[in-house]
Amino acid sequence: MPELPEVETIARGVDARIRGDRIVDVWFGRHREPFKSPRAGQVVGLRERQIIAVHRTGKHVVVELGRRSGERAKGKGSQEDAAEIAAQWIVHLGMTGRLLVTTPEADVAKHTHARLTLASGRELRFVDPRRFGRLEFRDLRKGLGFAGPGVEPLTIEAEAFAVLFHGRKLAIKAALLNQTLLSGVGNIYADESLFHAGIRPRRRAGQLTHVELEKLRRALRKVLEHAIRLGGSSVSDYVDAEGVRGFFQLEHCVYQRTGEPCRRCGNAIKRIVVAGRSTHYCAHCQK
DNA sequence: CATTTCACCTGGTGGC
DNA sequence: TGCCACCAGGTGAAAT
Repeated sequence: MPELPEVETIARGVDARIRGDRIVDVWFGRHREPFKSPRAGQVVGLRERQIIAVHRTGKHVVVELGRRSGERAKGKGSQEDAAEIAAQWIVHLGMTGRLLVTTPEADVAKHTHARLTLASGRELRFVDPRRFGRLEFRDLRKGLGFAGPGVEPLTIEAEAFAVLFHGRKLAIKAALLNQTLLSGVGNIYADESLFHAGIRPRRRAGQLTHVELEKLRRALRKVLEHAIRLGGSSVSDYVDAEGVRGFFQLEHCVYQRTGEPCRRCGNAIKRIVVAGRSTHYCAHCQK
């Protein structure tokens, strides 16, 4: 169920553990759901590749992979470069996906869909009960690297942010959840950032003033950065690569606080449905 | 095209 | 304890 801060936490944790390791074997469960690119191509493509780095793009974990032994470097006469990225494994965690680095003896959790055996002897496992997650393999000799569907909310500038919402009639909350506009914002951080910006979730995106949009952009960035520092939120079963829970949920101002007093004014937090999602706000603090 | 709704899944919770 | 309705951090296809 992870959003940007949770995925960032997971990617950092996995990177710290498996960077420089090598994939020696690949196992996938029987479900067909998790494969965004063909399963057989993933099995073959992942094997015998070095893991150069693991990072986050939007809500996706991107595993950067090197050349396979025997594969030639791109371009004639290019120098031998062990860190050249030749392929990517892209993991979307959906609502309940987890990436775990374990020993091979560790109990295999129910709903484990992938197990990558590493040269160090450990395993990278993908576990996802609801099966909304997706796995994709990209060979960069055959196509482009993964860029994410929209713009990164942590780095977008004021003007570009305003342009995203210009002329749009849908609710600002719905616009924040649209991954082709901004990548990485989900239900928690949409609600939290709208609270900190003092904007009601049903306001039409295109009707917000430049001042309001700039407040929103800054609130969003601040909330995401703060959540990353705390290791993300863990409302129910989210656990990062280390098995440690995030602590940002303790600082939620509105998300899943229906009926509880607003931390700023004391009025009860309201719950409505916007874009088919539970939406929480303070009617006094948000206009 | 822009926007809305709903299906896709399993599991946890709370009411009766 | 069981049964049931409802809820959940996300998409992406179909309908409007």
